[in-house]
Amino acid sequence: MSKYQTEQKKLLTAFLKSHPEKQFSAEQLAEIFAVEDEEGATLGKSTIYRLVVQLTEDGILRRFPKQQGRGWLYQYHSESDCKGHLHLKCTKCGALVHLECGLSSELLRHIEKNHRFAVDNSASVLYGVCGKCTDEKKRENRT
Amino acid sequence: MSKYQTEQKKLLTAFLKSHPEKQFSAEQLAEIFAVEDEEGATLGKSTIYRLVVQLTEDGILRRFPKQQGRGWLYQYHSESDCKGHLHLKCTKCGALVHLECGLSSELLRHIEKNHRFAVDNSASVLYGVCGKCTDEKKRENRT
DNA sequence: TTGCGTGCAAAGGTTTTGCATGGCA
DNA sequence: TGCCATGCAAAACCTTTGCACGCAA
Repeated sequence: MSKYQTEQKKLLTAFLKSHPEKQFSAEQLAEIFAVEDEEGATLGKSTIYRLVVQLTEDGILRRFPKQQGRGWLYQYHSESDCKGHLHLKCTKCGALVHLECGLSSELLRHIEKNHRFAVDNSASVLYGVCGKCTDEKKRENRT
Repeated sequence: MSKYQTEQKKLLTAFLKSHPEKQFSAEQLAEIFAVEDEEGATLGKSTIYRLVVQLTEDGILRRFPKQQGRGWLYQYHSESDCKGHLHLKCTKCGALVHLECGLSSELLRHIEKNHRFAVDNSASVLYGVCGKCTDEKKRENRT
């Protein structure tokens, strides 16, 4: 759990917050922060690794297993706004869709009551392909 | 893709098939098969690593990211019977629940049509705690 | 008979850790 | 001022790979 609000944590959080639609591996982040920013600041590799874990625990980041290969991808995603609905993640472009929809909440309640299973929706994602990527695929096929 | 049906593949598949409710890391499997079975057979570590990938691609195993730490857990799970429904996985005991239920299929169709998102249910799992484990938790608290 | 599969050992790359230093509260 | 956090380098860890041999088809 985080106790101090350090400059490094602010930098990393700000960066991820400014790319809410993108996901990064710890390695990628380490590369990005290995080079100086405008203020000449860098972040050490081990700091990155320690921060992503901490920020995930704090509910500021969300991590997804890489579809192939080892390790995780991290994405900015404030936990607080996401109670009670499911998420869809596009495996093509990484977009995260908040499924705020009556049927989705209804299903969660139904599963809880009728199937006696308490879904943890902060740990659950439905993977698939979003409409935009499907359209692009179709367009490609046409050429 | 698999071409030959080797003795090693049969052994590993049979083992996992006989424990359909359990999940194993490649490392655990390597340990298990490092010691001789009744017939005196063992499996090499690299063979295990190669086989779990192959069997997953063949739809015989399903892999889940470890909730903590690196790597994957593998579980026997024939893909063919699981079209059209979602799965629930208990993070306590590892049980995999097939959600064969009208509401679940309805939601999948609804997401496809109204949210323009094609869910790949062979890649998607809802995590949570099953009724059995919830009961056990309650029982523990009582003591 | 052909060439894929296996097993060993070694390499590989990512993530973690120890420790001294620096910085937040 | 007292801890916690950082950063470097080294260690640890798990997984992959090269290569020679064995085996399925």
